[in-house]
Parts: sequence; C-alpha cells; structure tokens
Amino acid sequence: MNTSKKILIVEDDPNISKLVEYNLQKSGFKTTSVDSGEKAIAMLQKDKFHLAILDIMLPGMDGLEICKKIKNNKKLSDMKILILTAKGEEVDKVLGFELGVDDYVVKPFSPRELVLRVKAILRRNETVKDLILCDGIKIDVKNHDVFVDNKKTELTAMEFKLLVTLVENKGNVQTRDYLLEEVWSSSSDITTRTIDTHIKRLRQKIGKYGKKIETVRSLGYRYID
Amino acid sequence: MNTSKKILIVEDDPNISKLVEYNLQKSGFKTTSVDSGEKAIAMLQKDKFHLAILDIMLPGMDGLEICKKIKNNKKLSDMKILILTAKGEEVDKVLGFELGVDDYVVKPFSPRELVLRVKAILRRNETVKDLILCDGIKIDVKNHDVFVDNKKTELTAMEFKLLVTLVENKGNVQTRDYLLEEVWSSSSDITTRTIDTHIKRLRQKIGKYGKKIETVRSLGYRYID
DNA sequence: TACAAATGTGACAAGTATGTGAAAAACAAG
DNA sequence: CTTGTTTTTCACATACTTGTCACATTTGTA
Repeated sequence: MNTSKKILIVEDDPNISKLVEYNLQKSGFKTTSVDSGEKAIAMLQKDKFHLAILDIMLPGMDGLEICKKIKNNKKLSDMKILILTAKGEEVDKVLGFELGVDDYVVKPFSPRELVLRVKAILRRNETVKDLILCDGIKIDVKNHDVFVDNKKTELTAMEFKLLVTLVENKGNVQTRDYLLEEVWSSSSDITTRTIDTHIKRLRQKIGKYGKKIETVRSLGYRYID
Repeated sequence: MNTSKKILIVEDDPNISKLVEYNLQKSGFKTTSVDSGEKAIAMLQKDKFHLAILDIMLPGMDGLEICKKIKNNKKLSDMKILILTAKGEEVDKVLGFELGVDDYVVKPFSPRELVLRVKAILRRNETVKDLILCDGIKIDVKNHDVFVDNKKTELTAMEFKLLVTLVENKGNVQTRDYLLEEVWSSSSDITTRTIDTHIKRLRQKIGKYGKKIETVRSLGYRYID
C-alpha cells in the first residue's frame, strides 16, 4: 500500500510479541522486537522507527518510562506510541495518555484490532516532509533544526511544533482549537492563552519573519503566504 | 465562531446520550438524539446532519446496520460517522472500520475526548477552500479573508458574517429578524438599530459595492443581484 | 409641503481579544 | 536536592470590536 513503516515492539512475553510481529508483517510493516526497555532505547538510537508498541508491564524499565524517555528526546518525540496494557490497569492508561501516547490496546486483544489501530495511527500524518523551506526559514524536521537566514535558531519543542504547523499550512488560518490539538497533545487541557504566549516567543525568535505570523482576530493565527 | 454543525446521536441509554448532548452543545454543536435505528433513519430523511454518533449495541437495528444504510444512500454517504462501542466488541470495531466509519470511541469514554474527536472529524473536510465570488468581491470563507477588487479588506467578525449572509442570499431581502438570528446568535437581545450601524460600516468598507447593499424600507436589507 | 417613521451617521463607552513581561510550575539533568 | 530550562499561568496593558445613543437625513404619505 505504502512505503512500509518500521515498528518496534517492546514486549517480554515471546508469545505475544511473535503474534504481533506475525500480524503486522502480514500487513506489510517492518517489525523489530525487543524484550526490555533498555534494549528498546538502544535500538531506537540505532535505527529510526515510526511507531513503538510498548507493553506496560516489563521487567526493569517499564513501558511508561520508555514512553517518557521517547517523548523527552527531541529526535524521537515525533515517533508514535501505542501502549499494550492488561485489563484493570486503567490508571496506567490515563497516565499513558497524558504522556502523549497515540492509542492503547487492552490485553487480551484481537490481532486484527491491533493492526487496524496501528494503521490508524500511522495514517494520521503521512505527509511529513523532512525539510521545509519557507521564505528565509529552513526547517529540518528530522533533526529539529531551524535556520533563519541560514543562521541556526534554537527553538524549544513547543515552538518548533508550532512553527511547523503554521508553515505547513502557510496561508491558512489555524484556529486555536486546531493548534491545541495539533501542537499540544489533544488530551491536555490548556488555557488557550498559552498559545498566545508561545506565538509571541516564536515571533521573537524568528526575527523579521515574526511579522509573517499574522493574528486573525477571533479566529487564530496564520503564516502569511 | 463557525457555522454550527448538526450531529445526530443514536443511543438507547439516556444517561449517555444526555452526557454527549450536553458536552457537544457546550462546544457549539447542534444536537438531536434518538434511541433507535429506525428513528435515526427517519430523522436523517427529515433533516441534514454532518455527523452521526452511533452506538453499536442498540435494540432492533444496530449501529452497524445504520452505518451500512447510511453509506449506501447517496444523499447521506458524505455524512461522517463516529461509533460508540463497549470494550471487547472488537469484531464490531473491525467491521465498523471496513464500512467507512470515521472514528470510534470506546466506552467508557471521557466527554472531552469525544468532543475532540468530533471536532477532528468535522475539520477534515474543511480543507477545501470555499470561495464566494460576487461582483468584484471575493470571500475566502475559511480564512475570513475578503478581497474587494483584489484588494484585501479587513472586516471584523460581525461584518464578515453579515457580508456572507447578504451575499449568500444575493437578490433576496434579509429581514432584520432573520439577520439577528443568523449573524448574531438569536438569543442575544440587541437593538435592531445595531444592524443599521453594522450595515453602514460594511458599506463603507466594501467601497463602491456598498451601493449594492440595498435598504428595503421597513423590511431589511439585500445585496442586489 | 409638512409630518412621522425609518434609516444613516458619528461619537463614545463597555466589552473583548490579544500582546507582553514576569512569576509559578513542571520538567530534566547533574 | 539543586540548578537551569521549558512550559504554563497570570496580571496588566493595549488595541480593536461592538452596541447604543443622539442627532441628521431620507422616505413615504397625507
């Protein structure tokens, strides 16, 4: 169907990981599986994956810890995460979602369901470019680098996502609601004023191009085409 | 903020349907709810909805059957569908996805998540720019941009709504009462003279086309065809 | 023509959205 | 725990919108 995506499975029960691998491969995904958090981190540094399927219950570093590490790592934070959780671990679920997890599946699960969820997650943003050029701004999406008039500019994670969202939709107004969902994880509840603050700082940091981020009163913001 | 979308809720548990209705209405959606598939079908023939939220487990015609009927009906097939499903009904989920369902939410769900998913679904289709062209006036509805003879003209939120309403009904008189409902949310108690003030400001801003907004004495206003 | 009702218009006050700096909170690293 | 960074919140400033009013002008009618 499409360029096959790479999926990392972190699961200590070999029966489950084999089942999952088999079904994902049947659907055309490339899979790798490891049985501990430590190995997962090591693997993630070696190779790039589009999605990680994390078991919550793991010996040593558990799924949530891995998740945190991933989300806090600039180079990994755009990787998708699907959590596997045993019935009754609802607290974990909640925690998981707040960490920016994309979906979760409760064990025991049907392989078909898992595959569908994986497809759904990966479909969400398929058109991710690696390099975005816009006016004098160059964005290296993969490496989270931003250059303004060829001068490297340090942006924080939020500022980066915000800029990418604005620039990718150049010319179109992004409503606050949309930005909240796209830039901040949908499950967080944030004062919409937070957006304004970030816009302000982003404008500052991109210098003269700050003027190209336009306020559309009562609607949202847009990067002028 | 936006033209409010209509949502049909098909759910036999009144607790859930009330919860859902309450939260969606709070977010500005218009909701109708019915407790059976038969009533849903009847309702869909009477009125147009943008999204249907279907419970899978229903007495009589179940959610999937409704879904099938909708997707097979040309007039309805572009309506979006969100499925509500209880845990463990995985087969249903799968079937649902193959039927062209846009998203599903597993019970028990958080109202907030549901609302966010609904917003996300309804936003997907809005990527198509809808432009209104009328004389030398070009209106980019999505971006709230107005060009008069290709020159960008800044309109406030109210002026924008007013212009769109007038131009969309070009040739037909819009009574003050109608404008109050359409442009101002009907509930507000506003002097009708407020309309006149806004008409005046709008006329000024659209320059020579201001003359095309005609006063129909003792009735209302119209944009001349 | 005179009159009353409806509408046009400019000014203003109240309301609302956004900009901005700084403090507080959350977070990561040491 | 402490430190430094990022993120969020808050409070205040500012700029823009909106509704209302008073008065001017127009319109229809007698």
